[in-house]
Amino acid sequence: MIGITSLRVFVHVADCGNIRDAAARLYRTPSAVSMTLKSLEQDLGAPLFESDRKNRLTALGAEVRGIAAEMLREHDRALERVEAVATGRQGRLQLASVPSVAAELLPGLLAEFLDARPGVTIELVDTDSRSVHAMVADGTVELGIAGVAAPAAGLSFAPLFRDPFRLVCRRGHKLAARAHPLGWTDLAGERIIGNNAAAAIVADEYRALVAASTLRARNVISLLALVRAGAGVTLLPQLATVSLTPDLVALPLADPAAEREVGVVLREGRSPSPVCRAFLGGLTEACRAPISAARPLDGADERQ
Amino acid sequence: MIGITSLRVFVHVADCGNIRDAAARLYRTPSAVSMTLKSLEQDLGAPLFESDRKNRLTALGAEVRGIAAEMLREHDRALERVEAVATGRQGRLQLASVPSVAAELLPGLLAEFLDARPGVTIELVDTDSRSVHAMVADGTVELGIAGVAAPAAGLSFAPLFRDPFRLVCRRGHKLAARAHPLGWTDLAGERIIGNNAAAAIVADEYRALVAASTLRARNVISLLALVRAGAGVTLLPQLATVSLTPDLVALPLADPAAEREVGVVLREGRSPSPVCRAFLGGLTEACRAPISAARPLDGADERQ
DNA sequence: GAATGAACTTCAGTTAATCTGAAATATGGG
DNA sequence: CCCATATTTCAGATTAACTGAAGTTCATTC
Repeated sequence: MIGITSLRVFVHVADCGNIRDAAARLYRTPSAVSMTLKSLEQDLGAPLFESDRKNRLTALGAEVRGIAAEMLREHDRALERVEAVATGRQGRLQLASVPSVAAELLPGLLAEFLDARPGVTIELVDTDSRSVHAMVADGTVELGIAGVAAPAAGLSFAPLFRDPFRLVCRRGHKLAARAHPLGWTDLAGERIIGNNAAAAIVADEYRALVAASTLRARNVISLLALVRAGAGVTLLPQLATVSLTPDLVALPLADPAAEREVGVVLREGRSPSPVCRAFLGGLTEACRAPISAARPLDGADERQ
Repeated sequence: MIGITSLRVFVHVADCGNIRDAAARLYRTPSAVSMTLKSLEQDLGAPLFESDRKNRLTALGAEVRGIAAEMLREHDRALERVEAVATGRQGRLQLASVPSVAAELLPGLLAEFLDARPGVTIELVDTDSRSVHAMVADGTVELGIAGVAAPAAGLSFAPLFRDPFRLVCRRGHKLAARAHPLGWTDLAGERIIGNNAAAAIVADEYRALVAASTLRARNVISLLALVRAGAGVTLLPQLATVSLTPDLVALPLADPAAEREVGVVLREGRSPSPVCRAFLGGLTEACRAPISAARPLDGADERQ
C-alpha cells in the first residue's frame, strides 16, 4: 500500500532533482531513499522519473507530485493543529465567573493569556455564584469561578482564595470615621442593603440584620448607586470594592468568618481541555500571590 | 511523532465507542489498538478518552477527532486520486490525429474509452500528418496518430496498420464501371486533384500524374466537393472513403505499393502517461482486427 | 572512445516499529 | 459483591525500514 512517507520521500526527491540531496534533507541514506522510491513506483505500476538520475519527472510523476505535495501540506497543517490543541496553544475556553473576579482579576490575566496564545478563543460570562455552578453543571461553560456552593452532584470545587467582606458606605458616613474593624453590633440601626454576594455570610448576626432590612439589590451597579444615594450600606467582598468611586469607602469587619471562599468549579469526571488546564495554571499562580497583586492598586483597598 | 495511522486508529475507536469493534474494523487485535492509542495519548500529553471504556471523549479528544477525521478524508481522497492517475482511470490525454483516423476510427474508440474511465479528459486535434509529428515533437500533444515521416530526432513511430489508397470519383464516372483494380495507366487523361494524404504515394507514375495536375486541395471537405462537382478525381486512403456520400465511389488500385502506413507517434525518452498507455492498448487492439471492424460497415467500402 | 567520477541501485545484515497471544487488571451491571 | 466483559500489560515474534558496502550506470573528460 502507498504510504504517506513514500510520497513525502518522492516529493523531496522531485524537489531536489536528485536522491543525494533529498536523502540529506530527510536524514536518510541515499540507499533508503532509493528503495522507498522503487517500492512506490512498484505500487503505482509505472515510473515516476524518466531516468535513474532523478531530475526529470514522467507525466505521471508530475501529476503525483502535485497531488502528494498538496496532501502533505494538508497533513502537516492538521498535525500542527492537533499539537496546538493538545498543548493548549489553540482552542476555545468557555468560562463563567462571579462579577468581582471577572472585573478585577480576570482582565489582566486573560489579556496576558491570550497574548501568549494567539490561537485561543475565550468566552467569558459573568453572573452570580449560583448561576456559575449551574452553567458548569449543564456544560454551557467548561470552567467556573465562584464561591462555594452546596456540593452538587458531578461538580468539583477547588479553592482559589479567601476574600473578607467589607462594609461599603458613603465617605461621609458616620461609620467611616471608626478607627477599628466593625463589629456586627456597630451595624445595628443601619439599613443593610442585601445582595447576592453577601448571602455567603453565615453569621447569625448578619442574617438578623439583613432579615430586618427592606432593601435588596441584585446587580452591583444598582447596589452601589443605592449606597451612594444614601439609601443604606451594604457588605461586599473586598475584591468587589477595590475599584470603588472616591465617594464610597470599604471598611473592614471584625468577624474573621465574614468572608467568602472563591474557587474553581469544574464538571467532575470530565478532564479539562488543555487550554482550560493552561488557564487554570495561570489562575492558581496568580492567586497564590496576594489578591491585591493581581491588579496594581493605588491604595483604594486601604481604609480611606 | 504523531503518525497518520495512530490518528486513524483513534478515529475508529472514537467512532465505535470501544476498542474491540475498532480492532475488528482495523484487522488488528485489541491489544495493538490499545497500545497505539496509549502512545498517541503520550505523544499528545493528555488523555483523549474520559475512561478506560472508550465511549466518552475528552474535550481534547473531540477536537482531535474532528481535525483527524478531516485530515484522513483528505489523505484517502488524495491516495485515491494518485492511484487513479497511476492506473489511467484519471488524467488528461492530448492527442493529435490525421483526419481519416480521427473521423472513422477514433470516435467509437474514444467513446468506449471515456465510458470506462469517467475521470479521463481527452483533447483531440485533427490535422495532417506533418503537423501531427510537429505537435508531438514540441509537446503540444502527448500522442500522435499519423503516417510515417522522415525519422525526426526525438520521435518514435510504431506502425498500427497499412491502408491502401483508392480512387475517388463520381458514381457515374467512366472508371466506376471497371470490374478490376485500376492501374496507373487507367488514370491517364484524368484530372487528378492533389491532396496531402496522397502525398504519401511514392509511385513515380502517380508523381507524374499529379505533377501534371493543376488542382490541389488541402481539406477533405473541399476535396470531395471538387470531385462531386466533376472537377476531377482524387486518391484517398481507404479509411477516408468509408463514409462517402452515395454520389461518390472509391475504387481499388492495382499497385500494392499505393498505400500509407499509419502508426503512433510518441516523443522518445518520455514515458507515456498511464492514460496514454491505456489508450494505446485499446488502439492497437482495435487495429489488430481488420480496419473495417473498428466501425460497423454497411458495405460503403465495397465497390458500389 | 576509454578513463574517470558522481550518482544511483542492490544486497545482506541490523535496527526499529508494530503486532500477537496470554495473562493480568479494571469496569459496570445484576 | 460478584461475574462477565473490556482493556491493558508484557514478552516474544513478525514485519518494515534503515545502514554500509559493493556493484552498476551514466555523463563527462582527456
